[in-house]
Amino acid sequence: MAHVCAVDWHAGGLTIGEVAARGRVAPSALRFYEAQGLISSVRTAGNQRRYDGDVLCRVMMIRACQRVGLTIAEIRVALAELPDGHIPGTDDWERLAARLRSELHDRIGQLNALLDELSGRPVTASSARSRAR
Amino acid sequence: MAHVCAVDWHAGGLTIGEVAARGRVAPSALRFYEAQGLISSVRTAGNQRRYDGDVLCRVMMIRACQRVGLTIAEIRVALAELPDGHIPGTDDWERLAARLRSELHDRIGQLNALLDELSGRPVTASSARSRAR
DNA sequence: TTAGAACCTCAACTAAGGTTGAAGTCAAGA
DNA sequence: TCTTGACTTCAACCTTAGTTGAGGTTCTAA
Repeated sequence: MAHVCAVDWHAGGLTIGEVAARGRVAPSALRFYEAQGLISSVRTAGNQRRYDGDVLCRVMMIRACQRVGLTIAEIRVALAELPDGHIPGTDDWERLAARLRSELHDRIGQLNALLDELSGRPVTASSARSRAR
Repeated sequence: MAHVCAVDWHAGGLTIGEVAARGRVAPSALRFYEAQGLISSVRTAGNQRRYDGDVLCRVMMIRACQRVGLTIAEIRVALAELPDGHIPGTDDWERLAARLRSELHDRIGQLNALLDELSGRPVTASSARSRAR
């Protein structure tokens, strides 16, 4: 099975319209994410944005993270872990994934603990742990 | 271990200030939640709000749900499952908890699947299932 | 080389989820 | 009874996460 982003890694110089279409986001959202420091682009001689293929991975991360309650500010911190100089590889994404899973683990754990208390379940440290992952 | 809300069930007629203090939310947020149909109150002869103790359970649910990405509209739908006529019991909260865990399971599963693909992990149906719960 | 689609910036607008402040009312202790 | 703090409504404002539109530029295919 192919890496979800590998299909686009060879595609340097994507236009904002191409990224928008492939990432199913509006071009205005991409400009907004760039203004917020979540993604970056290079400019052509004519001042138009061109993206590396890995921006699609970032965009998918952003959307998925938002679905589980992370704010733009929190996502910026998470994405800041990715390397600056080069296009992130699987090891870079793996580190980021580990951190996100850990953060999410805590939040889900809190909701689960509350759900347990509200529904009168006995709560043990191990039951909370297993349900939270 | 005591039920998290049991300590307040005997306390009928809580003022908005008392609920705000115990639930660690602003009184303005409680008025907002009421306007949004998430909580309800009765009024005194002098038009002041009085709350049943179970409103604290609702408020805690609301905050926890928001932390994991549910909107007010989604939380309203979830809380609408609770009974109208009487103060919800552990069975009512258990039903609600089950629905929420299921919804959350799906969202976390989506993020986990994306994280797996980005970090190049092999994805199997069973690995996705176990990580998502 | 020119039409038109796609791009640019900037400002104004939107919706969600509240907060703040003004002006007035209620409730509880001295 | 009176005062003082907690309460009421309503309108205006705030932040977050974008969208929309105006006015202008760039790219591409004929």
